[in-house]
Amino acid sequence: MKALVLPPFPRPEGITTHDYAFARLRQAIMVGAFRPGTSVTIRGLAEALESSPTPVREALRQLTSIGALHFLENRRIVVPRITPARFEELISLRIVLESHAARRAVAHLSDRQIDRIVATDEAIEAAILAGEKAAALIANQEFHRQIYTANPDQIAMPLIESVWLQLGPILGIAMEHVAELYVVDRHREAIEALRRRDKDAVAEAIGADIREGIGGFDQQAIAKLLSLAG
Amino acid sequence: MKALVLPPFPRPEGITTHDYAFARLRQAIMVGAFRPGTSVTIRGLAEALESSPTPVREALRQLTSIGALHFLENRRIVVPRITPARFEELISLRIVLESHAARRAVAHLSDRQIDRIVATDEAIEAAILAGEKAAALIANQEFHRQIYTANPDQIAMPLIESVWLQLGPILGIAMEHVAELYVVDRHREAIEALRRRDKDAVAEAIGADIREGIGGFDQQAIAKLLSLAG
DNA sequence: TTTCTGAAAATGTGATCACAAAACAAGTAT
DNA sequence: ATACTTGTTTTGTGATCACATTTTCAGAAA
Repeated sequence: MKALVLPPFPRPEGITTHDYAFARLRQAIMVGAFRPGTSVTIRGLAEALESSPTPVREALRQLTSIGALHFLENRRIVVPRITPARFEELISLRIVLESHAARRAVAHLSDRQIDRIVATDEAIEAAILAGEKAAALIANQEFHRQIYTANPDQIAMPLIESVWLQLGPILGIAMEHVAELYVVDRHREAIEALRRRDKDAVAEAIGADIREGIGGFDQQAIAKLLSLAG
Repeated sequence: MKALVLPPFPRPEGITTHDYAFARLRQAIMVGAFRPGTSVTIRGLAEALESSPTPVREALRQLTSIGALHFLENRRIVVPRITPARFEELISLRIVLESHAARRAVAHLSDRQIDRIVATDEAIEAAILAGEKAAALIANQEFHRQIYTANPDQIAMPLIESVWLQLGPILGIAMEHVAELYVVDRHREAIEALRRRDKDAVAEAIGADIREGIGGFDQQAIAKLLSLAG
């Protein structure tokens, strides 16, 4: 049995073992550290996280209920495989959910918050130019999150993150096989629409950003990526 | 400590204790058996379900990750309270998600499946006329589920059910304080649109159904219901 | 009556263990 | 070579227990 390698993740104090395991596994899946079809074991992860089966099993159960993992009938735990149809379904869900969340966040965004969003966008471009794909990916998620969570009563964020998690494994493959990331400048468009407090334009820009970003992979490209993943 | 009463739920054979606990608690929350603000304990539920803390805790963790329960900082487990703003947010999410899911299901529905959906709609009306509110509620959920899950690659259903779960507690209150349910006949409209395979009309009918059904409660009505809930 | 204090009870957490089912490996038969 | 069988190992499951934190509540003090 090969030793499991997880992306590092500092453990905050006062956090329970379960919460730590959940956060770390979730982060790993979100940035594509696991390949589709990979199977994980409770004891294996418990060892990798230097804890025991109980809290790990709880974390895995939570991850399955948000679609990040699948419990098979055999009781095996696997990273879900992605078909081209499922991929298209996930992208269309992202567009619908995130356009909606963005539209409803506009009225709550202060100028100061928009400044912070601009800073995050600059961090994305810096990471891309530096070739740091994982960092760019995380910063990009942060860009979207900052917009949507401006709405204090917002409910959609956990659902959106569920979709992100389900796209995570294919993201990992894409990152390995794409020579370099390119800047999709719909972010600038979204930011300007935010400054104008133009809800429709914000929603449209976010939708286009998704469509032209990860959503821009066509069926062929996805099929190719998936075949590479075995 | 008062004994916990859960709606009955036959236990299928071969199911794990954890799965049974999860399904039963989820069902209870979905049909409004728990009031907002109610707190539950692991040991209490374990006793009610005649099992031990381990599988119950796993079930509770899963329910929290789909928004059906909240782990407070005190580590107390409670049924989330609902504010009018949160309620409105949930309804708008239902509309967006379910219109989308319905639209994308249309192309996959066979005439036979539509017949079954019609039968479910008739069961709803029968339950309403018989005054069986809980049964009407479950049949109504089944009506929606049958439509959305016709799409074999569909991803949205778990997200939609998460929203349903978050609306569950207020549903329970509403059911107690509403003299009788009335038939919102957008279902007929939806069914006819399904027969015509008219995607836009289906999406519109589903959206209107939600808006005029539970979504029809205005802020005042919600505030009143919530005040009744303490 | 109200507020404070401290002991007792309740509760979440996580490690451990026994058990059953599944997966695996190796050897045998066809 | 392939298919089958059997014994071993791995793995998920769930009950139990010890521990730390929180809650509860009775009794004392103001």
